[in-house]
Amino acid sequence: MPTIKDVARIAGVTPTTVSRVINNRGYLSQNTKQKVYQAMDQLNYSPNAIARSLFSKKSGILGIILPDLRHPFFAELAGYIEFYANQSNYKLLICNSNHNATKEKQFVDLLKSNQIDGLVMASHTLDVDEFARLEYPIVTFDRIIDQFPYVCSDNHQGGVLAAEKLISLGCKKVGHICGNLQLDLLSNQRSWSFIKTMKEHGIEPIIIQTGNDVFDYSHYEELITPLFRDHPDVNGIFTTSDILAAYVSRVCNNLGIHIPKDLKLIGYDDVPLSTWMIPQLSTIRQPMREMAERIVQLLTNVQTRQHYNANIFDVEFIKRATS
Amino acid sequence: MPTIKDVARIAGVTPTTVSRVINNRGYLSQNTKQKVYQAMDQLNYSPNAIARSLFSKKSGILGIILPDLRHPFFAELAGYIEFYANQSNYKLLICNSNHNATKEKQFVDLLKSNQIDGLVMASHTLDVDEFARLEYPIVTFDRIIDQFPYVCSDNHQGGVLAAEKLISLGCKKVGHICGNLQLDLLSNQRSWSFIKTMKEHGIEPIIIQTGNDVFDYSHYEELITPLFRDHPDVNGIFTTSDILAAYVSRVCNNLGIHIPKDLKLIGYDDVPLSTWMIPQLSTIRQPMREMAERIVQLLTNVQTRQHYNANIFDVEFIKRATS
DNA sequence: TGGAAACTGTCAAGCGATTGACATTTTACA
DNA sequence: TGTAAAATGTCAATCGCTTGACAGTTTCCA
Repeated sequence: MPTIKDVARIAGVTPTTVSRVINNRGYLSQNTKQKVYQAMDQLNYSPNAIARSLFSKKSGILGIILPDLRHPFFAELAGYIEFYANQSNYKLLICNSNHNATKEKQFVDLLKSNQIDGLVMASHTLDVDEFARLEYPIVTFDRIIDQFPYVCSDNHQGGVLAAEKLISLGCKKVGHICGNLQLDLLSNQRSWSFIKTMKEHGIEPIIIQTGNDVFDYSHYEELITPLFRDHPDVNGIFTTSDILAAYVSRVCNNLGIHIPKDLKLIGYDDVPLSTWMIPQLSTIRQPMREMAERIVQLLTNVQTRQHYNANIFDVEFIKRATS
Repeated sequence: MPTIKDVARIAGVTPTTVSRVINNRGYLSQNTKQKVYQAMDQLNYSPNAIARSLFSKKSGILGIILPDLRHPFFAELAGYIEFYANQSNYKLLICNSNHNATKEKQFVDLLKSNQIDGLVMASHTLDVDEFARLEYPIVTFDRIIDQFPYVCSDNHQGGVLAAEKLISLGCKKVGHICGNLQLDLLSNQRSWSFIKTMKEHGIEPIIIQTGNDVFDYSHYEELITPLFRDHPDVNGIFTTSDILAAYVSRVCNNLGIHIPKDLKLIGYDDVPLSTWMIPQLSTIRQPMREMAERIVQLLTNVQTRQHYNANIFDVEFIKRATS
């Protein structure tokens, strides 16, 4: 790989001048610029970002630790974050923790070593104090850790919205399918608010938790089927993700339960899947694009970071065919 | 951030010694090691990977340029690549080109600047010669560029398999929905082989192309619906992706066409979506995990790179409910 | 007891770029 | 013609870490 010295030699100037051209500082004649550009072109030179980073102490890289890139929600989130990061000249390093605390810890160290300029923490198995000693900006997603700014959808509103919809649709016996309510995740507020609202209307929801392996879909079907065996009169279900809803839809199909005639179904997220399903899924939409934009702002812009600690985004009920 | 000097000072040794401890070279007494580890711990030190990269000329980063992380196929692929890269101590930098040649070019430059140790090229809008001058290992996905090793599924076999299945199911009038057949992509071989096999059986498939904006799903429905208007007797369809198949399934649902009774449907990829659909999709499975593993090997292992230029993976017909 | 082998540690150059301080030459214009 | 501004260049330090060369101290055994 050619270095700045090679360029300088070819262009007949000093490395300092080449650096000046690259960074456009100081006085430079058209002629000099021309020569330098030409030499860079001739050598197919591009400045070594590593060396620049060493000096500038900025890597221009943001990191994200998430549970699983293959989950549509996180793929979508990561996709948008990459988009906005890119707009601000940042690159995105993606780390799949697979919900594994050890890997998560390793990634935190790895990203620290790599001098990333900011971290999005969207996987939450680590103890809180692991983060206390990190030096770079951190934004957490769907969880509050220490004083770090966090981003989430208005989970409370989402739970209430889902409950009210099901009630207004006349559901008397409702089920709720969610992840692990023991975890200290903001997204669990969806469930709490849903349950609370239901209770206020005199309905005691039947709750099914997927447990810790939220991302292992293989057991979803066996988990959901008994709900309908034990409670054949269930006529409304709210799930905390669209994928869970897809499985409900499938189980109902197996059992001959017609949606929306026999059962109203509401998901959460509004990932593309919700429109690919048949019938198309009614869901609570998280404004992913806006959330991703804010996440990048929080990491790259000190003012934003200082002004917004709690970044709670309104959700919206999207009516499709399952309700 | 503490540096190696700080650690040396606290431990009462020289930076060289600390470096030796970190890299475990030369003779070191237990006592010295102990002191150094303790100092590192006390300072919460982790070596600056940027500085190490500058010296070693290795960044430990692989890059991938893909059209859209939000597409399940690429999310899955990237997820697996990240997994295997990680196993070999590499990180993964993800770049979404959004099918935009300018962005693609920018990413190529950007990744070059960042001294990545290898590139997976899975987005193909650039002219071939743009790649000629890149210094790091490159693997292309689903396209042949110059002499670079490439990875793909056996698209020919996939097309034949799909055709034979439909024929054996008794389909007489078949449709085929694909991307843009003008592009020089290996994945288009699926279509060519499908069409050829069909013709050999005296069937002239009706072909619908999504055009260049393959990733803009919004027009899929209007694209597919006319097929059934113009050819009500179509009773078999092969699509080049599972997502396309999901749209076919939806359109059929709209039009009251029953799958698999009235129409047999076969997709391609076998992404999780295919099991979330109702009815579950029969599809041609690409061995994504194995392909990702090979991709990482090709980039990180010279021997592999020298031995395997064409990396074509067998596909498999997965029978589910749509056939 | 002498000297090689086994340890332990220091020094300084270098990776590729940036930048402040300073010097010299050219250009422009009053 | 004189002088300030513009243009170009030199030099050396710096970012944090690695490593070959070298030096000093122990250990051990013939």
